[in-house]
Amino acid sequence: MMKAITIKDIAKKCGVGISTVSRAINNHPDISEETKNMVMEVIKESNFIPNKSARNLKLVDTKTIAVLIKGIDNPFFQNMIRVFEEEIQNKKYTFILHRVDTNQDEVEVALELIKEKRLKGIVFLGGSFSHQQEKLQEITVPFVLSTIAITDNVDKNLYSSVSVNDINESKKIVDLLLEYGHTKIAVLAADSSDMSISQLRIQGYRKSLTDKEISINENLFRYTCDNSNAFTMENGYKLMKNLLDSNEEYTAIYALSDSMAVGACKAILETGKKIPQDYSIVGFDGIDISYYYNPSITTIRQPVEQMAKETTKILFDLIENETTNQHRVFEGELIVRQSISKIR
Amino acid sequence: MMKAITIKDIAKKCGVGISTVSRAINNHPDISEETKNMVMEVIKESNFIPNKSARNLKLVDTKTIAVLIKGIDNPFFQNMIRVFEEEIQNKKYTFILHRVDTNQDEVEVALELIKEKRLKGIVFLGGSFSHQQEKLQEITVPFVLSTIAITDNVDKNLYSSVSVNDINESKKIVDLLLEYGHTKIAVLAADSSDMSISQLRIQGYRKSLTDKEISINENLFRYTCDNSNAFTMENGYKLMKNLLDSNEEYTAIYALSDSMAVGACKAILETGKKIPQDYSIVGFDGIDISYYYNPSITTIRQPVEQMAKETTKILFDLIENETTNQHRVFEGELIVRQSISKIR
DNA sequence: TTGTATGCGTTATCAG
DNA sequence: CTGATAACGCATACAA
Repeated sequence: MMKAITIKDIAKKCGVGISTVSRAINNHPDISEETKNMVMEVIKESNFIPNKSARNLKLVDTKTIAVLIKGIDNPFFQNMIRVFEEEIQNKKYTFILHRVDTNQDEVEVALELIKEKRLKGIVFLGGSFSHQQEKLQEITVPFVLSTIAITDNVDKNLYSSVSVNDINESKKIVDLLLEYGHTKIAVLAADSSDMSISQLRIQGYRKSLTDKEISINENLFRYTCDNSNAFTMENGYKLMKNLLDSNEEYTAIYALSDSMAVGACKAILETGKKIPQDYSIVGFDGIDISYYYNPSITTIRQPVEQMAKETTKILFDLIENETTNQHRVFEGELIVRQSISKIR
Repeated sequence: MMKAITIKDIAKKCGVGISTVSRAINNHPDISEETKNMVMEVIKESNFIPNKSARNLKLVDTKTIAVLIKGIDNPFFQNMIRVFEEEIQNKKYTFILHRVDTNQDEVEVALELIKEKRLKGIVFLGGSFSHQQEKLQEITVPFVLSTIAITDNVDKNLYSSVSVNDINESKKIVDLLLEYGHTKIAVLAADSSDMSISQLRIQGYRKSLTDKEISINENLFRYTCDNSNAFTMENGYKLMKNLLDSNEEYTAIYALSDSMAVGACKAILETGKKIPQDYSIVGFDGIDISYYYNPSITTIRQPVEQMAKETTKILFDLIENETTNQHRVFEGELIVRQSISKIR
């Protein structure tokens, strides 16, 4: 492979100094239009592309922000990503979307990225967040946890966050099922031991029933074994199959995500049963498919666009105005749709 | 912000040379277990993280491969991404997923990334691909176009590709509708002028009807204005609404993607009409939701997992064995499901 | 306005 | 086995 072309080569070709080329590229003020155009012309001809590693190494002040996303295939994040990109580009910052693997430590990844890209700020998106406070303190730039369940007892002054109150919202939708007369409500959940959003939503479920003094049947819980794809349609389908094969009695199903709800619907419909006549079913998140599915699915909609906007707002406040860390909790919206009916 | 810790600081702390530290990090053979452990210990204590920019700048031989994906929110790519990651990590290469914006030039991005990360190979995923041959030749590392419509007349020896024959597969599914007795088939498409997959699938449609000497009603085509989200549920919904509001006659709808088909179903169901009794509908791609939707949607399934595997296989052949460029065309699988019925 | 020289944090080459 | 030292490609303070 032929050696790559550098800024030096361009300088030689132009018969100018190396710094003049650099100035042309970064349209620095201290350069005449004339030489600048000349240099740029040569650059174009030569198909020269500056090496970003070299640049990042040298630079102190790069205006770039990274969004670290755990579970990039989760449709819940799709609309958020779009907003992040818009907002960050509006602020003339460079936007980096970085996928982090399920079994990867997001803080570790963040630390690397900060050094490599000289990040100005970070958004952590998705996943549960159980890290040593000590580790968190190593992050030297502002960061916001967006739609993340923080289960550890870390000092709230060390990070910012944007989320819904999963317990309360969960309670809302279970309350609705109770209003509709359902008392035997099965739950399709993620890993039982998982310190995650799944746990919080289950807590909401328990609270709802307990408040109404309805006894909880632990046999109505279906937990996921392989936790990596817990919130998928496929998993919802499997868990529902399992439930259908049991002899438990229930009139409603609470899937802890809309995707799971869709899978569950499929499993039910396959048996010839009807929704909501035979079973009522609800989801959580309010992703697009909950509206488009047939029947449309009753759910708690998280205001993802607003949440994404608020996330960036807090982040830029932190970066530009050096404000203190903030924690913003959004209200979910209970959307009643076709997938539920009252018990007669 | 306190100055970041470097390899130099570690060396000082350990009382060893700077290169010894480097050797410890990259577990180079030329270092004693003893000193290595000592150094690593200090590194851990100090929370030192090597700067990747510096490393990439220096390195000549980085075993890393990037997947450049256009339209990361397209569910069609979800399963492919998983396979790419697995296959690339199996080969002990580093996997980079890089999202490229709709209005970004993927080749430009690739060129930058090659320099920055010293890439060994590239996978281009999604989008249409209309680039100057000259530009393509600037890419100095092997690359494979995966599920991309190549519309330009570039020399096939310059790139590798993995895809289905969109024209033929499209014809297959339209043929099926014809077999079922449908002749008035509406089409929900992307941009009319777009040199993309949408065009190819439309060609298949035309061919199918023309072969059977059925006249084509141009009024049954619905094209997308905003091309950025052409293949989404939302767009399918809009286009179908528009179609329903027209006075055209049709008994079947061909949505050029499964997501669009879902949106179209919703629009139809909202009017109180039934699928497939009132309208038959088919999609394309074979993504998960086509199975889970109610009714399940007849579609052409692209063997995405195999295609992703073949993509990496070709890429590694190119990298490791320096084989010549290959072009692999997969067969789609026609899956007949609930969304269609025969005209009586 | 322009060019020269230095250093960003690493790895690799070469002596020791 | 270990330690200086020279690159890697670029941006910038400083000199011209």
